[in-house]
Amino acid sequence: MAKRTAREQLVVGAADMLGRRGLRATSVRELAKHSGAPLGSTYHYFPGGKTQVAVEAVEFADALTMRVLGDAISADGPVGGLGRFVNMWRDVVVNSDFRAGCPVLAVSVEEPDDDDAPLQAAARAFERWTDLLAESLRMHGAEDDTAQRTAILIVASIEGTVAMCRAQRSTAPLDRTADALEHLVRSIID
Amino acid sequence: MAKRTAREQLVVGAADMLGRRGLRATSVRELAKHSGAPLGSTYHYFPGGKTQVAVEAVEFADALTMRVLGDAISADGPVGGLGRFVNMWRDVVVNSDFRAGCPVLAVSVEEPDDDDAPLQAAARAFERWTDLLAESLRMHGAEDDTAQRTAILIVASIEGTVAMCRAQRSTAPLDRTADALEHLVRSIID
DNA sequence: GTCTATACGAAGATAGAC
DNA sequence: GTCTATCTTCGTATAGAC
Repeated sequence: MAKRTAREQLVVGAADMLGRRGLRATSVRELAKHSGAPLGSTYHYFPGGKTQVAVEAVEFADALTMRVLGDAISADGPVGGLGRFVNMWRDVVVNSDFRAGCPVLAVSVEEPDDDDAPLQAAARAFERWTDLLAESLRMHGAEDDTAQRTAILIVASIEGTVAMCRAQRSTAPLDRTADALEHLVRSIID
Repeated sequence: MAKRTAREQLVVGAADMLGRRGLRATSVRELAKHSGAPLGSTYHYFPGGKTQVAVEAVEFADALTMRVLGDAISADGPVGGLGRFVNMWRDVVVNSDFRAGCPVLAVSVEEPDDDDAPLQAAARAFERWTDLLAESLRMHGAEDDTAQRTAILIVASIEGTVAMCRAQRSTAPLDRTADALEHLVRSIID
């Protein structure tokens, strides 16, 4: 991995903090400290302030998910790929002592104040993920309507399940959802 | 409906604001204003401060959901009942211009500061909802393991889908999830 | 370009007047 | 019991020294 610039470090740190705390609870002060940068540097790199940081953090999480999920599905198909993807989330949740979460979901459950750019970035992420999944399901023989509604169900249920695991401090919900999705996907592809 | 006391009004208002903004973004000041009560009254009724209000708001949402979902399932069975429950959520989301959400999910995606009582209340709510659904599925012929994992999938996917609808300002995700869940539930019961 | 110091408002919470 | 005024801390953001 190439040397990470201070600017990139801020975006990565913001994505982590958004997933843990949510948008409103993530302060620029703490983000700067967390990333080892002075407060002023943040506004130097991101003239748009907190909103700009949030948008780029969501886009970073989007790109990362597209890559990880896309690679897993390409390598192992929808069933195995989804299993690998859920396993990654289980590790994230456990390794953070049930505190880490998805920054895209975090942004989606908060009313925007004045600027809804972060929310729009979240909407684009959800659309890209569902399109990726639906395409894969179609390529493995699922009918178009079935592929679309199943793709939405997969994205929504993984997001919801991660939140349930955090509240219950247990990976049991994620284990069950993984089983349920495996059965479901097997039933709609060749 | 009986006359609602100022205290009850504060709890109901808190549940609404939590679903829209999240826990950290909901200020006691605005809650008091929103409920027509002075700031001091809030601390009179809730000596535990914001945390106590949040716990009671989550418990209120829990009880309301248990009643609405329980009644729907009792009357129409798992398939029809779930359809009615999802329709209720669609109305809530549309009538709030895609701003209202679930207070239980909102609490679950935020790292607790010092007191995790609201998060624990959210965990109890999720457990009660999944138990309610699993029991209904079993009573309609689903095998135990299948009922449990499907119940989790239902709760998680509805929570996640409501968030997706808010981000995308569209009810399409909820429509698709409703279809997917209907197909799925039909396939596992008699 | 980097960072310190600070302005200004709003947060949670409380004291104490009525 | 109800509410106003206020304390302290923390938020976003910026000015300006180096």
